[in-house]
Amino acid sequence: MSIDVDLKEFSRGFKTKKNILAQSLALFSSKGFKATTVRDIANSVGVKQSALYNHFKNKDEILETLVEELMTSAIANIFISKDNVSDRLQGKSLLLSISTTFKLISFDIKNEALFKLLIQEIYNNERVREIYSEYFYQTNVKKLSSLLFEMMQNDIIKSNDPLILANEFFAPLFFYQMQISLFKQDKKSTSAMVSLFEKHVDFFWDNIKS
Amino acid sequence: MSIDVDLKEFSRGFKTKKNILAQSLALFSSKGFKATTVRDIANSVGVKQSALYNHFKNKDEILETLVEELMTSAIANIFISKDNVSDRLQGKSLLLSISTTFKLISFDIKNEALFKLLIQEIYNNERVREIYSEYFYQTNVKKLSSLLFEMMQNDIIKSNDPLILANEFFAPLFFYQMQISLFKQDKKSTSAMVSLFEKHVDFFWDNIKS
DNA sequence: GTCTATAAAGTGATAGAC
DNA sequence: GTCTATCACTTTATAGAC
Repeated sequence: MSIDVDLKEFSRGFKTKKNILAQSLALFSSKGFKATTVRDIANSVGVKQSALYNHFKNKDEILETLVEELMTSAIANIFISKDNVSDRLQGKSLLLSISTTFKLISFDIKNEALFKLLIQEIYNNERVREIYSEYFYQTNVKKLSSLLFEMMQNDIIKSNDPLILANEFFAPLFFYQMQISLFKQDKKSTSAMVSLFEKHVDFFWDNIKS
Repeated sequence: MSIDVDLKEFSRGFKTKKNILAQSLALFSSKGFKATTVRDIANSVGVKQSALYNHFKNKDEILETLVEELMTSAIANIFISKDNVSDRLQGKSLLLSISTTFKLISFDIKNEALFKLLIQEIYNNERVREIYSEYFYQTNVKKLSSLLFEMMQNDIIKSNDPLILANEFFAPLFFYQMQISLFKQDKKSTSAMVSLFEKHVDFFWDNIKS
């Protein structure tokens, strides 16, 4: 009997912690971290603000926890598709698969919120900048340039500086994703913007193919 | 005599107002609007916080004034070069001139601060989003696509959807500019990033030229 | 226009009962 | 773990003397 109650309490507490993180992410990504009060979070969760301090040391620790999630989110893992199909893809198909993974980020609520949090806090929060730079920009550009280099070796694409090509492929994907999140915020149609993901691959591929 | 004093007072007051805007921009762009207190601003200006209220109704009005400056800044006017040389430029030279204007934004302190303010407030401030969307993104992409369309008519470049080309030209410029501002923040070398502005034009031109 | 003083509200965080 | 109550501090903004 007492075990049963303990499990219930444990389960409830666990749920609250997860809920705090979910509501905080929603609030931070739409209002910004500084503009969100611990009372805002508590109200969204449905508890009193003091209850938050049973799960996190302070407001900053909530942000820190969310920021670390950036690393494991789709934003930082555009090369890891669910079924690892991309390993077998070649040339243009591979680029298209990357572009699509990127595009889908905007249509997953959590990933989109993490992206908006990233943009809003990138100038204020050193850790956000670190994760963006290391795990998002550099890792992906390096991975991309080695893939492009391979394609050059196999004469699939023309010889060129792979790092420049990687940047040229990456930059529009990032920009279009930001555009989509902005369009969504103002409830504008995103279809034209979404189609640019595929058109970018077409345009890019035409320029690099042998 | 009394006129002399009045002019002095007027001049001093005018300088204070300009100074408030300058210091606010510096603080907002580095700490964010919400994280900057009116005391922070007053301390930077060298007056007491209550003095600010002789020049602006409240803290929001300071931000609003700065936000309106976005419209007249280089960020929203990349097609208007000082000597209007760009009107006479054709083809690749024209694109290179736009790319260079873009690049120079990052190296002007005020324009860079306005750019950082834009990024940080774009999700929170509707007016910022409006100015970005209308005066920065749309205006420039439309202008670009009509220039590209002209080049197609004159058989300087291959036939293609000019709006897609405009987006493909614009997106990396924006992304590289953001990268440079981030690199600068962490005092990293920006030379590799800066060179991408020219390399982008090369890569882009190779893909569209007849 | 700037200053000192102060009001009025908001904010993060803690103590202790249940 | 959550609640009520409360503290200590910060923040925006105003009033009135100079």
